[in-house]
Parts: sequence; C-alpha cells; structure tokens
Amino acid sequence: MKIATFNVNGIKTRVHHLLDWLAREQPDVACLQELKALDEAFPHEALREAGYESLWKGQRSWNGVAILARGMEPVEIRRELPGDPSDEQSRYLEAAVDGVIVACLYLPNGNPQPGPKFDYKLAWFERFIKHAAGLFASGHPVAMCGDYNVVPTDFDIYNPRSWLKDALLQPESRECYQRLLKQGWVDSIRSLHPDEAIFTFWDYFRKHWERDAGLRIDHLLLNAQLAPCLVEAGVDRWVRGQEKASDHAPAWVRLDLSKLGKKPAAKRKKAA
DNA sequence: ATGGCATATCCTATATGA
Repeated sequence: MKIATFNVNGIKTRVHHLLDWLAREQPDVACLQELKALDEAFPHEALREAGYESLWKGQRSWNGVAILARGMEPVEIRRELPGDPSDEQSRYLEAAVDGVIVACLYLPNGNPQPGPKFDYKLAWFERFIKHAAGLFASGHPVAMCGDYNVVPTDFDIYNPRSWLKDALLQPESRECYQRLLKQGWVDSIRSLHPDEAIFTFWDYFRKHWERDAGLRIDHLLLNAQLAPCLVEAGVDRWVRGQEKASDHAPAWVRLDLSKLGKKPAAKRKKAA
C-alpha cells in the first residue's frame, strides 16, 4: 500500500496537477490539504473517474482536507480533531482504508509569532498530541499524514538563518513534534533517510525551487503496528517542478501490509 | 524590518500562507 500526503494549495486551480500526479504515481491513499474551497467545489466526480473515492471537508478560502482511496471508499472515522468544539477550521479527517487508520491533518501555520495565531497552533498541537496517544495505543495500524507546519530540526531546511523567527522553527513547535515522536511514532522519511536532506516545500519567493532551498514540513508518521511494514519513503519532486505548481510536493510511504500482525523475529541471545 | 509570490474573496484591495 502506498500512502501519500499533498498540500495542493487550492484544489480548484490544482485539480489537473492532482489528476496527473495520481495517474503517474498511483497512490492507494492520498491525504490532501489546503483545498481552499467549499464542499460543493470539491471535484469528487473527476476523482471518481480517475479511480478514487473521496472523503472531504472544505472551508471557504482557507484550509480544507480530503482523503482519497483508490478503488474503494475511505470509511469515515471522524471529521474534526477532538478537544475544542468551538474550533471551526477544517484541518482534520480520519478514515479507515483497507484496515489501516489514516489521519489527514493540516496543522496551523502559526505565523506571525508571537501572537494569537501561534497560540492557536500550539493549542491545536496539544489537542493533536492527546488524540495521537489514543491512536497509537488503539491496536490498529495507523498512519498520520499531512502538513505539520514544523521543520523538525535544522537539518530539515536549506538554511535556518532567515527563518529563525518563523513559527515553523520555533522551539515550542519543535518540542511538540518531538513529544509526538516520543509516543513511539516513526517519522517515515527521516527513519529511512537519516543522512539525506529531504524537502517537501519550497516557497514561491526568491527562486527557492530553482535553488532547491526547501523545508521538510510534510510528514507521514506510523505507529508501532504499521512501522514494521515500512519499505520505502520519498517525495515526488517532479510535481513541484511543473508550471503553476503548488508550493508543496507530495510525500509518500510504501508499506508491505503482509507484515501486519507478525511479531518481529525474536532477538537471538548472545552466547554467554 | 521588509519583501519576494501565489491563493482566495466582500475582487483592482486585503487576508493568508510558510
């Protein structure tokens, strides 16, 4: 099973990029963020013709998330992150696809910081950490995929110098991400590529794409049930190089689900 | 500190993104 996450930066202007990408890379599950469109504008018919069933949660102008599944219906589990009924922003979807729980998230950006937007980011992150603990311990295989809006370490950015005051690099943001990982989640891309600078976002300014001046902010986290299935992870950089591309490229994992439920081979005891 | 670009909508101006 291949699971991907892609911040499309506007589904209406990016639907052809999305369809081209789906046709070429054929993910079994795709988590989308930044639809920037109301529910009725979501192109579910075009996606169905391309072989994907969709679950989506739109919002006027901003945010908006979706989960696509190839050849099957994603079974909705929840449409909002628990913990704050007054939160109206469309940033979370959770579904079951072929026995795997897939969470699609769009964590708040948090700029400018300090300020109310950064406070909202951290509050959202705390709610997410709490919910993730339950998912981790659920006993089901779980993948939490999306735009986390966190650059985990200085190794995950071309150069932190001009971003030091940005919400994506703040110690508070990074501490939340580390606390999440401490629950046991595996950061798929980093675990398979520990020594490689890998980016998923290049802003539209200053020829950042042309200079490969990127950030790694889109992440796919696997719990203890699913992590043993991880065989490959990467970024579809070619998508970012297209005309009028989103500022993000899709990131993905390939999972061998035949390894589900099998305990890892017992460690051989060292001869005394 | 600002801006560079791109998206959206109450669209030629403004809010948001990261």
